[in-house]
Amino acid sequence: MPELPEVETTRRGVAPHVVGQVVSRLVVRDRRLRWPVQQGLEDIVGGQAVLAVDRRAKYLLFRMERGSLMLHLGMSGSLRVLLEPAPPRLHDHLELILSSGASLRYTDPRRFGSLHWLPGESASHPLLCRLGPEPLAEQFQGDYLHSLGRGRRSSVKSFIMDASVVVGVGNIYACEALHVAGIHPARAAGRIGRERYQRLAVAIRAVLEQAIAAGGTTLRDFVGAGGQPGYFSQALRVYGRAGEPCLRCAAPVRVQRLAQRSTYYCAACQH
DNA sequence: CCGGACGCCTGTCGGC
DNA sequence: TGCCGACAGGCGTCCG
Repeated sequence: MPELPEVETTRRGVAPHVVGQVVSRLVVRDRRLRWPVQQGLEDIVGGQAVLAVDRRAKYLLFRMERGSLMLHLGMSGSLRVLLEPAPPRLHDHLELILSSGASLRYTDPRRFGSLHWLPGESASHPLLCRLGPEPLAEQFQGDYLHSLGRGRRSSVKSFIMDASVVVGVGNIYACEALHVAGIHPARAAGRIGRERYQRLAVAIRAVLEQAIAAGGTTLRDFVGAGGQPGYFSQALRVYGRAGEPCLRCAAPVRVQRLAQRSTYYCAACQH
């Protein structure tokens, strides 16, 4: 489910409730996530204070005194703040109980999410060390995409969804950014000029920032830390709009499978 | 090295 | 109404 804006929305919603708190208890109700949750993690985490909540790519990083908890929301995960205890429901797999009495509850029907413990300063976890730049960082520019894309024959859509190229861009925002930039999603990454990559980089950043401002996109089950849906669904230009008129030129939005993912675009104004 | 296909899971929806 | 296949916001792994 969540792409970068949904993870960032979650981070912002959760941080005020956890930073400065001590974890009185971690409850693991189901260890069977994407990777089994490490045995004994409860003992490691219990008693430690949370110093900060960061985000790297689509991972949430709870910085603690002796290391970091790294949480991924997978395809269907969400993390909510509970201000007082409430009985767990189906698919409520994790709970971080805080000294304030509040808790963070992780719900994930498909269990594609994950929870890891990174001891100490270990910033070089195998899942983190090959990641590309953050799309909202200064150094993410069209020139970077242009030089990295040189010679690549894969579609530009797969290219920008590749986390070793740039992180955080999933299926929705790849479609949206390509529409804003006027680039056809199936065009080979190596056959796009510097100017158009500049436009694409700007479009990626703009779309992600707008989505963050709207609290993310809710299609089915995404909710922010307070349980609220994301309102960027209202602002989607092409995603999920097959057959409806393109907002720029009124031609019908098309959908095609590209690398196993539904890809929405306007054949009239994306080239 | 690169790119595409697969599989992990559960829930939902559309068609028959 | 019930069943069945397709599909869903991610991503590591495997194979050609």
